[in-house]
Amino acid sequence: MAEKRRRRAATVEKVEQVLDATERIMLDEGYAAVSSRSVAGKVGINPPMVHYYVGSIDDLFVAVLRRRAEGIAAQLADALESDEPLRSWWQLAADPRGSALFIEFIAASNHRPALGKVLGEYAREVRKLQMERLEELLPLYGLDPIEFPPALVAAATQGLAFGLVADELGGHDTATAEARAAMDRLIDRLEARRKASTD
Amino acid sequence: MAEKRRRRAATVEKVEQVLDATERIMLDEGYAAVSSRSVAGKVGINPPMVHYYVGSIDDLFVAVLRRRAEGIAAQLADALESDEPLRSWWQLAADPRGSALFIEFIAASNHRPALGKVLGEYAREVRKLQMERLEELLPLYGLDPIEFPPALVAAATQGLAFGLVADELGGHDTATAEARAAMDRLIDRLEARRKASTD
DNA sequence: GGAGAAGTCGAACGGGCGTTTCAACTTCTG
DNA sequence: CAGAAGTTGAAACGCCCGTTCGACTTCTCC
Repeated sequence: MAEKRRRRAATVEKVEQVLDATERIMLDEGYAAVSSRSVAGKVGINPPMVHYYVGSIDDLFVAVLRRRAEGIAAQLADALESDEPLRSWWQLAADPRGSALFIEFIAASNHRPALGKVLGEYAREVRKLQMERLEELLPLYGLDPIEFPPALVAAATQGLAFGLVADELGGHDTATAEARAAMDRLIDRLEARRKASTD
Repeated sequence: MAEKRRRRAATVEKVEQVLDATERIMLDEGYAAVSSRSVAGKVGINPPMVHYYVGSIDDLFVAVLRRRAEGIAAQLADALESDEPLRSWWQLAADPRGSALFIEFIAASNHRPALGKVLGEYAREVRKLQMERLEELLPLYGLDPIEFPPALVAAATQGLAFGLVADELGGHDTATAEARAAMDRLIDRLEARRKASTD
């Protein structure tokens, strides 16, 4: 086995630029617009350099996903340990900036098995994190864990957030503002109940 | 203006075959695998014929969407008028066969504006249908329309269903069976409550 | 049965794609 | 300061794409 040759600092920086450009393209034009040429054009390099930096296009998507997923998982863990876990979690989930990229990843993973595998690992990790914490949390909110088990609450919350963001990004007018307002009020009530019960 | 000459019966049938093949490809390989050549290959015709039959590829996606959307909207209307509206609706929403295609459409619409427009019209129509019916229905289930307004219930139910189907199709193991079971039990309770209240 | 529309075919257009190759160049290291 | 390792540029590979075109066959209707 040949020992690894270390990259120069400038190269490491360029890799970050390539990942940034890829995210940007995914958000602006959809994941299908990502190609070695489009990414290279945005960064100001030649197409083959993209492959030199990150490998195949599959590897590129995986690298972007991993970088983002780590950040979001950390944010989620923080949110679930905050003063108002439900509210913090919801704010994170319902934020278009975070969710928009993942909608693209979900779509892209349908015909990029390598990406799907990584996305699956991440989805399982996030769901596990949510469920474990909800196990302790739900009783504090006055929710019966038999009637509303963590698996259901987690899936419904995330599904609702994704649905709202997807409709809003698509410009579909499906009363998302109304739903968001009602969800905010529901969270108000639940957080108040929790506060009362822990006093 | 020359009056339109009507298409031959065989052609009408071929158009249906083209739409069928497109659906099949979307489900099996993802929407990105749809091309005049792939569709033509599946049907056993030449690529230009696809354009002769349905026009551009955008038109092809729109035609497939419209055909399916009409069917699903009708099924939804039926479900919401059935004996157990909530259960029927949930069964329809949570059925992978129906939802899988729409996940592809949502993804494809991100970079096909023409498709996005039609999808938006359809999403609005479906949401409106759900909300109008829920307005009458929710009180019967013992749900306060102030606490749980139709917009929230509709978005959450649909979001949950899409999330579950997406995870299952992707093969991600995110406790979807647990969530489905809990949802079924919740619907059992709600339908029982409704039955009791209407007696 | 013949005019003309509907349908079919094969070839071709310009273009974008992922990726490889290879030679030239820079930068670091001993 | 030489040579190794890292980096860059240009060109090219084969492939698939949407779509158009013109010539052909088949059908329909008067």
